[in-house]
Amino acid sequence: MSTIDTLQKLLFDLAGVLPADTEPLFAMTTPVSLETNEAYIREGESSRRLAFIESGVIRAYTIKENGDEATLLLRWEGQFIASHDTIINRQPSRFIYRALEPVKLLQIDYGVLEEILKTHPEYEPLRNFFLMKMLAESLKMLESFVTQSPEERYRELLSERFDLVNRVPDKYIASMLGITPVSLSRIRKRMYTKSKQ
Amino acid sequence: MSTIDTLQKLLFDLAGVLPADTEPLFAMTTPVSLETNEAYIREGESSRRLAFIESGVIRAYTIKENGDEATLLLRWEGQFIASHDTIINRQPSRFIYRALEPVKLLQIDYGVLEEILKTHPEYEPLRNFFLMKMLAESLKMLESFVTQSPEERYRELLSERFDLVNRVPDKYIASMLGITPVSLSRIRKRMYTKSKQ
DNA sequence: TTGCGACGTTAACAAAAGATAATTTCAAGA
DNA sequence: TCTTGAAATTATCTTTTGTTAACGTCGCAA
Repeated sequence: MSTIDTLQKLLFDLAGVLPADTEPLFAMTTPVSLETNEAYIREGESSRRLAFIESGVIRAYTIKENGDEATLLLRWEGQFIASHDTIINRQPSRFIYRALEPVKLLQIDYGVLEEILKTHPEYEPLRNFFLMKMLAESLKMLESFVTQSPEERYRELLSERFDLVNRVPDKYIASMLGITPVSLSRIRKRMYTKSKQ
Repeated sequence: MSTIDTLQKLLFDLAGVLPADTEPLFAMTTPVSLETNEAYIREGESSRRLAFIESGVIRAYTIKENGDEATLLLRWEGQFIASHDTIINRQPSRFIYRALEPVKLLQIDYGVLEEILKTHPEYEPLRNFFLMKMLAESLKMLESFVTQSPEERYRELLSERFDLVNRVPDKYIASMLGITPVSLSRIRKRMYTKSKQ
């Protein structure tokens, strides 16, 4: 099933919009391809991009004061990704979005989407769905930070997203868990030696 | 300015809806008062509540497997609060929302709001605003967990929300920062002795 | 006034994480 | 095939946090 098919089905399920009636929306979308390690959104960039990932993994990260990188989140095929600083806070992005693998996505400018929604309110549930999804995921991660130790967070990530952990370098996983790569390596060792007993 | 005035102004600023045209919305809202320590939403509850806090502070927390509490977030006057498990995930709430002070809020059932939005799409920007706000805040907290140490998170909280820190018992602040009350006490001591040098 | 209980602080020790550097592993490119 | 460089592991040491328990403080109620 193509990306547009997927999104048309989503729009039908959410709002009963027939695929034939989605032309005004998809006419304004652009397919984008990214190579491995290519930046999708750069620091300081002001474009407001919302995209649906068809394939590949994107990492959103920021540069800390000391120069280190901190990974905020990872997004992969079947998910939406958005330059949240520009869309929500209307400020130049402090985050960099970069492809970890070859990525294909379907993109729309958020400002254009807002214009379309003014004349086509029937698409509104789609925006709502996207915001709810992002919020649910953010809250879930936040919950894991206040309820779990780094080791518990890693174990949960392994059990829920084993495929993802195997596709993404450990150092990015570590930083998303809020720890250093050295610590993650020690956690892995602890887990391995414990399970062997 | 009353709560309804505040929200009417918000709706006008967001969507150009005149205060006189907000009757269908506010007819479905209910003012609620909570005493100190009273639960607003209990664990396992399924009601889908969205509310605007007129005064007071509410704490959202969950009970960990070991029985300890973990505070996810604090909300105070001028903010929206929502039973996110029931609204977003459509599952009984794993979280408890409890007043830390006497609280006054204006409440609406989320299902009722959805019905109103079907016939009054002009209110839609309000839902959108609320979701954006919550998402912005969640992402900001998430960012602090991946970029900052507990001490840095506490310093930032002090500088941005000094009033809040002084209204809320330290143990809840600690748990929101992802650390124990003992650790927060040590951080405070470190900060104090450092600044005296 | 006294006593109780919750809260914050302190102490002592164990466990985990950070910082730094050396070493190993491994895949991509010359 | 060989080389190079990034990633992961390991080691060492320091710092921070967790755990548990004791202690002091303060407000509230008996």
